[in-house]
Amino acid sequence: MTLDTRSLASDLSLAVVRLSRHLRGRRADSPVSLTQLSALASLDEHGPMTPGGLASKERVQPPSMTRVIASLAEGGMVSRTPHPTDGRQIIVSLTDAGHALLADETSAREKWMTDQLAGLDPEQLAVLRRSIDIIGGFVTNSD
Amino acid sequence: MTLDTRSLASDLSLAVVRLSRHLRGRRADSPVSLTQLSALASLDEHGPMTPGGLASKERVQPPSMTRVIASLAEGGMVSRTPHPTDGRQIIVSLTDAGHALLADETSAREKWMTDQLAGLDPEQLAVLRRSIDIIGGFVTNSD
DNA sequence: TATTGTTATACTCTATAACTATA
DNA sequence: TATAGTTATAGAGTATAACAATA
Repeated sequence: MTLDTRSLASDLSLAVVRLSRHLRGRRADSPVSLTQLSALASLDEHGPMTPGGLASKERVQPPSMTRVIASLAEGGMVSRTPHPTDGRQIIVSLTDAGHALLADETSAREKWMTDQLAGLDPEQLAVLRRSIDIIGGFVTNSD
Repeated sequence: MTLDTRSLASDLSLAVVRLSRHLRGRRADSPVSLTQLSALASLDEHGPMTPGGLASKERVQPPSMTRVIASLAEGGMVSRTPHPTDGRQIIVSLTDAGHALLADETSAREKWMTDQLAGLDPEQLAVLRRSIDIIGGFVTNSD
């Protein structure tokens, strides 16, 4: 581990916490929070799954995910159905409304973010794209 | 604005919120939270400043920064001194303990993060380094 | 007994609104 | 009046501990 890598770890942490603060704060007019949107995106990407599975994908504890699912279900974005063979488990699925919302958010809602990105050149965009893939690797490494 | 850029904005948002969740959760054994650490890092980078200035740098509202500063002052990490000419303002500075803590955190605390980075090749590290600079540009653009 | 999900509870982070002191 | 900071209060997000139902 070089000095450069340690500095990178620290700088990346700070950049991420500051950017996430922005992103959360700028969603006051959205029907779903960033936490909810992230859960919807996981369901869209991986398909229906149990609350425990979703908690694992999103890297939160099960009680936290229970809350997120409850709020999404109340808004009609997800449905909860019994597991076919295991009575302890339930299956969480995106509803049509959930799919529609996700499409809306993905295509039109990230205004501040897209405004920022609009100021970048193609090479900078490529760097960000690659960094997302790398960061995504962190989160799934410990699966 | 191309489709690719919109997708990038969405993906970057989700990657950031998930990574920040990890980073916050993994600091339970640290003497300072990520929010506190970020404020200390700003003071270290930019030098002593007023609570309002720090709130602006960290992109939070003044009352939020009041709280962060109060907790850091209680822990002896920062000091508050009167502004020399304007009685309404105060100057927040890093103490020796604050500097020492920041050095500690930077050099040794980001274990999970550095572990993740250790698995990357130099080219991937360079991509992350550049992405931090780009993201840092977002946050200061609106100064 | 072990596992899955939920409920109860508490803490951190952040915000808006109202207040105080100074310019 | 306007500005800087704080206090009061509230809401979102997350966690741990305890519980209920099922395997």
